Amino acid sequence: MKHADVPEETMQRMLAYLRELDCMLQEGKETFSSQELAETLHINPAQIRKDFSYFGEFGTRGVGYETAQLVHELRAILNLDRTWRIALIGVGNIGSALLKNPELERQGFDIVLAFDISPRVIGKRVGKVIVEDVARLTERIQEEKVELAIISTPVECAQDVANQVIEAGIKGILCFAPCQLHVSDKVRIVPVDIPMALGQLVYRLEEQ
Amino acid sequence: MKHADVPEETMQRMLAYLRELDCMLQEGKETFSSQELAETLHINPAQIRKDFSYFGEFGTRGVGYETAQLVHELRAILNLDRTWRIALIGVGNIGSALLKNPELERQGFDIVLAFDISPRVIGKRVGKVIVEDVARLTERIQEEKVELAIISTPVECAQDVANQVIEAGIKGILCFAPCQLHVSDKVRIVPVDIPMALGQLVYRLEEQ
DNA sequence: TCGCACTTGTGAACGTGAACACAAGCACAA
DNA sequence: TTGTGCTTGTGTTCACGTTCACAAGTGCGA
Repeated sequence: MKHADVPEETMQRMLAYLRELDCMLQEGKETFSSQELAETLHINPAQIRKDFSYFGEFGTRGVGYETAQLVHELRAILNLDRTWRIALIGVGNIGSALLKNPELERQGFDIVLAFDISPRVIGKRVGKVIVEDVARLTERIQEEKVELAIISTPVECAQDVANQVIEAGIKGILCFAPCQLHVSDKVRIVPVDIPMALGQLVYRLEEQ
Repeated sequence: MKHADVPEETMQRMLAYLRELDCMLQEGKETFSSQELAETLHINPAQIRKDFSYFGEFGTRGVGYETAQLVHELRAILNLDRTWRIALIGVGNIGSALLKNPELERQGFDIVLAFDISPRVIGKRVGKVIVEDVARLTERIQEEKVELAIISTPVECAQDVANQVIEAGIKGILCFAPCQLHVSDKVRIVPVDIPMALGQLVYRLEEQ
């Protein structure tokens, strides 16, 4: 089955499955049924089986699935069986937090470059990288064969930076700036908008 | 129209509309059509009109919508026409970043309490608050009439902290720990999972 | 070897959200 | 006053994801 025919919703759930199975594996749970996974994630077991079935037959009837095997399969399906090289632009509060977070590298997301516009941080070491001048962005991204970008600049610079990293050949952007980026549809953008997430939290609150 | 009958997808888009209209307003754009908004957000104009129509008739046929009025209406619909008091637990990298982010308060999200377990940060001032001992969590949340919690602890403590804040009467949690929280369905949880967001970024990447 | 309890994989039925298409309504000019 | 061009609001149609329900297959104990 081509990825293109798989619903976006399924792909999203695949990530959730992987996270949960990783967790099960650490707890030493070697096998699971769609029923069990469904209960912890609060979804329908048939949904899980259908999702898996887009990619193959991973289970054994009457028995269930082998946790370690599924983790391996899911990693491959989701392109998470490799390391991704990332450039981060905007070493402010959130930017620094990400640079100092060892969890990301453990999951295969390696931030190898960091850029800022302010002389106050350029040249400083944050986490394991030295912050560079954003003026050298294109050049350095190409030298270091970086594929993804994280934009953690203020809103005002986000579109500018996006244009630059796309120009440099980046194919995916994780954007923390709470604004709409306008880009070619060849480039994938995933927003992480914290004010909007808080908005989601409250819009049904005072109702029950 | 009761909120309960409105699709979740619509509510999500309402947040996106508000963000974009806020932006338009700052640029001095006093009026807009569903067509225009649809183009910047890459969605169908009929979708926008249908979404609005769940809550009333806000436009003028032949003319369009008044930006300032719509911003006001959307704020009311989304419960964003007030200030929300928030407690943050886990003053690590991400926690500090949030405490130092003035944008949140500007949007009506006021982090009035911060907690940590480590004596190294308890008593320190981060942003505008003094970090307190997580042992006093329940008591302080009730004293300060806090309604929302942000969990930015390591995964290992997240479930524990969730139980505590719910016990203290919190009705919504924004969770940065990349793990599944198990809670009563009276409590709303919105996850902000950065590894998962990066996962979303890459799962369709090397295909075209 | 047989029977039973269990679980997967999947075609078919279902439900719901998205898009279409058009009547209703407004502004402006002739 | 009438006509033209534009935009909203919405009933209807359409598309797609979810759930059901069951055949196929496994393991185990009698």
